[in-house]
Amino acid sequence: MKNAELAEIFEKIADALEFKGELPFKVNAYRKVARILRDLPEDITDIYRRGELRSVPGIGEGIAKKIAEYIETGKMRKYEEAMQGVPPDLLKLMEVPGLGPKTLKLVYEKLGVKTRQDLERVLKDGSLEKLPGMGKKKVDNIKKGLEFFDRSRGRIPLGIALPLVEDLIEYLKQYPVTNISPAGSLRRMKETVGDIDILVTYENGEELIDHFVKYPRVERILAQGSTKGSIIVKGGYQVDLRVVPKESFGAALQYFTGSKPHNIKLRTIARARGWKISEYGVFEGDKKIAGVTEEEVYGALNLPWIPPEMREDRGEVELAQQGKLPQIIGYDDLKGDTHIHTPYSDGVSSIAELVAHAKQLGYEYIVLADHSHIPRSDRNFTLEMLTKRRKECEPLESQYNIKIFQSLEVDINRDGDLMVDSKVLDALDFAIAAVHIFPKDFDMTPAIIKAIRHPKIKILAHPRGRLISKREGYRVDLDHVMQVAREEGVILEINAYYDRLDLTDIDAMRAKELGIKMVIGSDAHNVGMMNHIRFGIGVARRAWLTKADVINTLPLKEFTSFVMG
DNA sequence: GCCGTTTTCGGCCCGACTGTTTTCAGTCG
Repeated sequence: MKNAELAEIFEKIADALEFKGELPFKVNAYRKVARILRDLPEDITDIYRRGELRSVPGIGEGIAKKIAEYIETGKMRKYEEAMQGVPPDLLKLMEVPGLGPKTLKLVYEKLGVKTRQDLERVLKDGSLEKLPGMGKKKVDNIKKGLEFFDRSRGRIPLGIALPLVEDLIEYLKQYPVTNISPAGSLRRMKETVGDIDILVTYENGEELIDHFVKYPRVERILAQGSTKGSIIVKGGYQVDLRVVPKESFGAALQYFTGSKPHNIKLRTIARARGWKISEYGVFEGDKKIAGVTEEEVYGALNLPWIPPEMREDRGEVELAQQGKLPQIIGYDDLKGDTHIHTPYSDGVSSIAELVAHAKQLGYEYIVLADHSHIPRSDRNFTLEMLTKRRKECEPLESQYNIKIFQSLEVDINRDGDLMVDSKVLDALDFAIAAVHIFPKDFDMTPAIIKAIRHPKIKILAHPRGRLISKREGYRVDLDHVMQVAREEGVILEINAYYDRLDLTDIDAMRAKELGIKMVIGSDAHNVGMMNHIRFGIGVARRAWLTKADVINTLPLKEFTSFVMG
């Protein structure tokens, strides 16, 4: 899979060309193709072999040739050419807020700045300030940008950002606000978000923003006006509140939700009709023709409302134009949770608590998926434990009228062996396989394939093994795994724990394309974590999955025959 | 470099803010 590799190369070409002052439209074309490659669910090499590169929108004659060259030779002349005369360390500095390509070029040409250290020197000794077009404030701004760049490189995990926003919205609702909603990548349920945007309508903006900056978890106030407030809350996360008029709330919400490429696509459509879209509305000349609601904005372009999770310009606008937008899975569509830990391994909530909460969530069934080897111990899950766990479940099943499946999350070792006693395995309703321990730089593909060929394995949990904040996954050829999963009828999990979210949205899109079924499991280790399931549903919605793609939307009877049939 | 109810050339998303300017460039979201 060369998609990410190629995306990286085109991104760097774009940076280098921008630095050199190449035509912005050309730079943009490279950036666009980089994004398209990152989002592409199919292996670009396969598309190339079929001779269909040109059918991918955004790939034209020139870029198709460059991709072909890279696939065939492992090199790209254009890349090497673009990087000529560009100090590589300098390109990294393009991410510093306040420092763009023009300024970088200026300091490079006039002051010979090639590295971060050089930059700090010219900021300090006043030589940058003396250049034409520069001044004290600009220099200060870049200094601050550099600090920010060092300090907060990290993005906020969705699982932190969403509860924070919900708490803030509750807090703001102490005033009689209307139309309050999160926006930005948070509303699109991206796995991490940069900063947090909230939009609201309220007649007295000043009053509400004054209340906003007094939020108990505020660490620092960045800005406080009558239409916008900006705070840093504990943990270092930035939250912006925008007070927008009722008559343009829809346009503002659409605008601030993005994504940027999605919005550009909409504006291009509007432009073709001689109209214009901004955060204030859809305009025909000076006449506003839409803006109160998002439905109105999309409707003005003859489009149905598009769910925020789909707004990434991955073809959703075109589908909407054809009236073929899929009916994606909803947040209330799951009938059960397929991945729950109990005190029999490393869970902390009792089975009774878990079941009671499952019932509250409206589930018809849950799957107990304790570890086959109890983490941080030398104990294995034994037949006696399984018998005891099952006995504990029986009265709860009838009391709550819920089915509890007896399963385990069985470890796959590096040789592809299932790390569980075969008598235990035989006694399970069905088994879930997963990798938890893996040697560094070791290709786990053969091991995983061997494991999922075992007839008792119905689900492969968190197939990449990544932890968003801590580590990359193990080395694996997921495409190969997916082919075998399809052959064997093995279900792939979308693990909803916010530091995993594994499969990713792109992976899930790919799996769907191959006709592979998926489940969404919370991986809960306590009752509260069962609510993480919505992050997994967010991934599924970003992957355009429908109920038919996700097995635990099925009622108990159909689910049972799927996993035990 | 891409692309076409502006179709093979001539366009390419929009508005705000900031700081440096004397009419605007650079950066950001």
